[in-house]
Formats: sequence, structure tokens, C-alpha cells
Amino acid sequence: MASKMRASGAKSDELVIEPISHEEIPQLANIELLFFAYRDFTADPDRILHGFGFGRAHHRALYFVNRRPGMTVAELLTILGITKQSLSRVLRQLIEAGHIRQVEGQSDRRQRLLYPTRAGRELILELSRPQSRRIDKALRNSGLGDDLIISRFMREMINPK
Amino acid sequence: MASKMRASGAKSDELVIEPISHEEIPQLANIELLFFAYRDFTADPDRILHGFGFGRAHHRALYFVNRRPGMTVAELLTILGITKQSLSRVLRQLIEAGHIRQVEGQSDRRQRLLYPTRAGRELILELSRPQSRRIDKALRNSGLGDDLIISRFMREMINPK
DNA sequence: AATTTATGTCAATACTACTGACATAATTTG
DNA sequence: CAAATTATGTCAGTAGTATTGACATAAATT
Repeated sequence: MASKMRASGAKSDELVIEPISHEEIPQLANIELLFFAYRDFTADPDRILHGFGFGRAHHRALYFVNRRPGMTVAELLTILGITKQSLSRVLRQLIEAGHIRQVEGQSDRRQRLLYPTRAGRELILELSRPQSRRIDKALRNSGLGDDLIISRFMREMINPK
Repeated sequence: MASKMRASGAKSDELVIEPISHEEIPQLANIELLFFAYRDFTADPDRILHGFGFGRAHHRALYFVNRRPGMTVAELLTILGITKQSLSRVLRQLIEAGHIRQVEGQSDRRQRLLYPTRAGRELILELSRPQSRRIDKALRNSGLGDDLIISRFMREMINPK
């Protein structure tokens, strides 16, 4: 009985010597590749941001404001999926640094529409450049050219809605 | 002269109304897709981890110990790319929770070789399952099956060495 | 015997997030 | 119009993950 438990691995404090295998975890290699790919993908802008005293949160906020100039604070909160308390410091710093400006809504004067300044536009272009280049190069080196295979795959990785 | 500056966008505090374009940022769509894909990819294990009082750092540490049982603390630090002070709390908690155990090195008794317990193995399998399923499903739905296209692309996204 | 290595700890700091409570102004609703 | 709701913002407290710097111990190497 004791040996049966041992054989079936019932003892949860027992050491495991064998590495995880592709049998136990399908797509093991791809899980790992995605981890490292995303890590290196974000490392380039992270370095640039650090020089401005900014972090990744500033990048994301600035990105979406450049993506859709004139969006409201509420829209930005929704797309970032964070609370307004979390956004507040980041947004304040981006405004103080002159990368974003708030404009009172014309139809609804409670709204503070978010616009990038010329400086904010230039910063997001600088942050995006190494990411564009990395993807471009990876597409070329893996023989995909300007195929949409990767785009289709990544769209399928994202939760519906 | 002033109008020339305005036309060329020299005033860095000037508002920008136009969204960023694919002309300014090649691979714009793919940059965004990768952001959302990775976000959803990590959200599933994050939920499970939260139930254990763990975070993403615990996931990464536990993953690599399961990937290579018997690795040293120094090796884990290198692969995670963090400082030992950062790892210490995470590692202590994983050990206290009974997911990892340290074994004195046989050849070098200074080393504390890291092994997953049966419980630690089961946890990493549970965390990896939704990630496997997501990749599997995305490969199928994008018509890639078990092609290695994605693996090749992601390998090219990673920094050499 | 002296130095280096592997590991660990203490303290202070930073960034990004969270919850809860509250405030103000503007819009909408009854 | 008065009351309720909405959009935004702030204050306070907490958590998780990271950092740097300093120091400690035991074991291995020189």
C-alpha cells in the first residue's frame, strides 16, 4: 500500500527529479518561446523609458492616447484595465512632462479628452521603432515576409470580445 | 518663418489630432496584437496563482525549477534576470508552501540545488494547462495545425545567445 | 592562510497595481 | 427644480515585484 502510494506519486512532499515534458504540457516549447520573445520585445522600449524616468505604464498610456487622440479618461481606463487611482500618477507625469494634454470636452464639459503633443507623438514613435524592427526582422528571418499568418495566430490568442 | 515652424511641427507642445499610422510605425497592428495576446496569455495563470497567494514571479521561478530540477540558485537568478534579494522572498514562500525543496549539493556543499516537490509539479501543470490550450486552439483556428511556423517566428524575436 | 564563491539577509527605495472613501463639477432624470 | 448619476480626481493604506548597497556565513579554491 505504501509502495503503491509511492508509485502513484501520492506524497505531495516527495521530490521530483524529472523535468516537465511535452507529454505533460503540450506546447511547452511555445510557452517558453513566447515568454522570452515578449521579454526581449519589451526590453528595448523599457531602456528608453528609463532615460525619461518613465516605466511601462507610461508607455501603454501614451500608446493608446496616440492611437486614438481625443479619447476620454474613462476609455483609457477601460482599455488599460486598471483603476483610475493607478492611472492618475502616470497620467499626471505624462502631462507634466508635456507628452499629453487634456482638453475639456465640447459636448460634455466633464470630460477631459486626452491628446498627445508633438513631443508625445515623437516619444511613442521612438519607443515603437525597435519593436517594429524586431517584428519585421523576425518575419523576414522566419521566411514569412509580409504574410498575415502571425497576425491571424495572435488574434486567435486574444480573448473574444 | 513662424508658419513654417508650425507647418513642420516644430512646436513640441502642439496638439496632435491624427492617430499614429502604419506609415509611421511599421507592424503597428502586430505590436498591438502581441500586447493583447500576451496579456490574455498570462491572465489565466495569474488567476490561479492569486488563489495560492502567489504572483507572476512565483510562476516563473517554479516553472524553471520544474524545467530543470536540480538547478542551483545562481542558475535560477541568471535565467530570471533578477537579483538574489528579489528572488529570496519568492523562493522562501515557494519552499514554505512545499512546492520547492532545497538539497545540499553533493559535489559542492555550498550549493542549494532546487527541486520541485510532487505538489510543485502539480501546480506548474495546472498553471500551464490553460496556456497550452490557448496556444493549441490559436494554432488550430488560424489553420496552422502543428506547424513550426510560430516557433520559428518566436525564436527570431528573441535576442541572440 | 587568504581569497573567492554560493547563498542568504537586512534596510531603504521605486514602480505599478489594488481597495475604500471622499470631493467637485457637470449632466441627466424624475 | 431637486435629486441622482456620471466623469474625473485625490487621499490614505496596502501589496507584489523589482532595485542598490552592505554585510554575514560556510565551503571551496588558491
